[in-house]
Amino acid sequence: MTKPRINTMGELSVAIGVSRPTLSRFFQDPNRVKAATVKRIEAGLERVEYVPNFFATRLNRKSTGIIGVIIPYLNDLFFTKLLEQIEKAAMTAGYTVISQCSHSDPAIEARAARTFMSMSVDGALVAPLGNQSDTVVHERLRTRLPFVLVDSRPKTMPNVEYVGTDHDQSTGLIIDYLCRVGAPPVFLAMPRVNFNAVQHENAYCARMQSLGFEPKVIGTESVNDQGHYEAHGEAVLDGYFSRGVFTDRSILCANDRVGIGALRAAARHGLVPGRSRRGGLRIAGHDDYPLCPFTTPALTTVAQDFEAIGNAAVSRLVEIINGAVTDPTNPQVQLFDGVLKLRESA
Amino acid sequence: MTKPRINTMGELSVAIGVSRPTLSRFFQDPNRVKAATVKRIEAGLERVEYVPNFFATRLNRKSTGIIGVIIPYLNDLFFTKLLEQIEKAAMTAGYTVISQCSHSDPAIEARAARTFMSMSVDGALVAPLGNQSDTVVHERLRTRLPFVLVDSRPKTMPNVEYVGTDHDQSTGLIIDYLCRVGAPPVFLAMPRVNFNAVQHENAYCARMQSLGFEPKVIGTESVNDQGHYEAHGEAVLDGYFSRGVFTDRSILCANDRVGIGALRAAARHGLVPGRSRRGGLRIAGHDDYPLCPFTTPALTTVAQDFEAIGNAAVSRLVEIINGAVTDPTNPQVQLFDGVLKLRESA
DNA sequence: ACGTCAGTTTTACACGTGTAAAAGGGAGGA
DNA sequence: TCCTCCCTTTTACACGTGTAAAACTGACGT
Repeated sequence: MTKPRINTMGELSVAIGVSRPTLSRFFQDPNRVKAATVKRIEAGLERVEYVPNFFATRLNRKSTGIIGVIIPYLNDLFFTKLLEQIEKAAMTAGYTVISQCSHSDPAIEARAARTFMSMSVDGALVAPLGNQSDTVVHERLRTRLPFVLVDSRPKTMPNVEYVGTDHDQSTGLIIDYLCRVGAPPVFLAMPRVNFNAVQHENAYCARMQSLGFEPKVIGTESVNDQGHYEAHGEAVLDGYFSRGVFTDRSILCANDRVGIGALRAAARHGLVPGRSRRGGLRIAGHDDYPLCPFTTPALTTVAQDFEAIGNAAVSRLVEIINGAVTDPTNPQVQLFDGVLKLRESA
Repeated sequence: MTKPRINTMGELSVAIGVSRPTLSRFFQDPNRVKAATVKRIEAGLERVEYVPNFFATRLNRKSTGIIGVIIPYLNDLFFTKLLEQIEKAAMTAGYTVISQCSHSDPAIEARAARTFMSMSVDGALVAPLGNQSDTVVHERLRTRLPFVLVDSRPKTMPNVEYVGTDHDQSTGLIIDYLCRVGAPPVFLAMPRVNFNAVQHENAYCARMQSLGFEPKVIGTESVNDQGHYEAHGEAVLDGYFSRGVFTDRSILCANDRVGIGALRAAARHGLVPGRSRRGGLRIAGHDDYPLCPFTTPALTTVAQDFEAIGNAAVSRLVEIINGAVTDPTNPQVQLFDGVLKLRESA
């Protein structure tokens, strides 16, 4: 019933009467072997069970065919969607993806980087942890192998290839909309755990000033557990609403998860944000978190183009792997536009 | 500035004057080397940059120290939380986790399984895709290496070790509550993509009958894109609510993501589910999806014990890796109780 | 001075495959 | 029949480390 198990290519070669190097070539690319031989090998593989040893194949190749990916959190659909897209793009490009999660811990992030170096991955795609990331680790990664940063870029490493969203554009888009339809927005920030947080904040302030409005940022003071954005948004706004503050303002949230918390705070205080209510409370987010269409009211936001970012990151990395020259003093930066998603909350 | 890079243990051994086998032992466990020598090695490592080659170390070890984990979806916080817990537990136990996602595709799931076999992982933890999973692949995995199923267990493989939630208990818990406080619930199912879906449904029917009520299951008919549970829940209930049906009933959703869609459908029809409204609409879910506290109204649900499940799965797998005997005719099954989370929606 | 012993080095081989160069084999054309 | 050419096989070596057994080293106690 169960096929006989064969462990090495050598045994396999005697079992089906083809030389071992021919098998080696077959498993790397069947086109490098005569069609008739391919048939014979495939027929042989029907009769026995054999999988080439992953480590042995990688040990002595010039290219491992592996792309390493590091994401900061696993409990955030933003990053899992990004990872999903990256995995699909990499698979299409013929690469195997090994993904690691930093779990909010710089030590784990550093360990993952070391693992990638020790695996001689062909390249690495990293969504950094944020302020606490060990810059030295990233720097070592950059100098040793093809390396592209995704989603957020530390100011401390301006010499790295980068793919992400144009936050000036995307934040500007939603601010313009909010200002056009009603009062200029307050910015509900998130704890400054990563560079996007600061970048968002800065983009908001710049745009407000260029429009001639006074920027107003709230929510930076709260020291929250990492990653609990919803709780943060709710707690901050609950505080203001309790004092009757901002109950009739536009509130732009740093991201949708903060926005979901904001919606919750509004509901708790009997407030219903929405663009239909003139002069009333309006709440908007950023990212187009997958759950936005299902909140009550549905959250108006700016969509990041996960798909484009994932694809661009992979294809740029593959370019570099294939020998594209990168200039550390002038790295390629690809920024994608956000798209306004008008729903109910603003 | 940058330390000289050393690629092999051999070079390292001449660089710091310690024999290569001693270095080998050092990198596996410093305790196997004299303290004075450890100091000398560590001092040497300060001066040069060296990481042992991942593949070479794994190639010839009796144990690779790797646990392979397969989860079905990445865009579902349920599975990412589970994976997070598994990774932490495995790390504590001294194992490296390689995780792969099936992306709703049995072919990818099978490929991941093959990868694990070719990596000679010490053991595998699998949350199966569901009905479409290739049972043959799982069976081959089971016979070749320590193997524990998590979250959902195909009826077609009753001979596998399993860790999950006791759905009879958890579903019973919420049904009892709903019946105690109001009318017996209708069950809003999800498309039957995995075994838990069916299991939930069966648990619901059994409990209802034992309580003397007529079970009523809706939502199985809809053929939805996989993984879009919220949209499914919303679409199904929107259909009923449009016809004025079930607007005053208790609705038990197969999981919280379906429940979030259900809440959305209610809001769209101006309905506010909640336990405070006597005889009115009530909506409950299952799992304790992280966003439940932040929906409007907050979703009442039954919490699965992610942490316990993740820990138990890892520690059981490690037991088997360390030689615990498993009896295929009587595999160990660990079921954890759900905990009622009373919030606002029911 | 001798034996003992623990820690270390040496030696030798193994892991399973990649790869390059040389040698072999069969089909086709002259 | 012979030559040519394309595949394939053979041969030989390489990848970087694990591991077991034997030989070695130095400190210690008698």
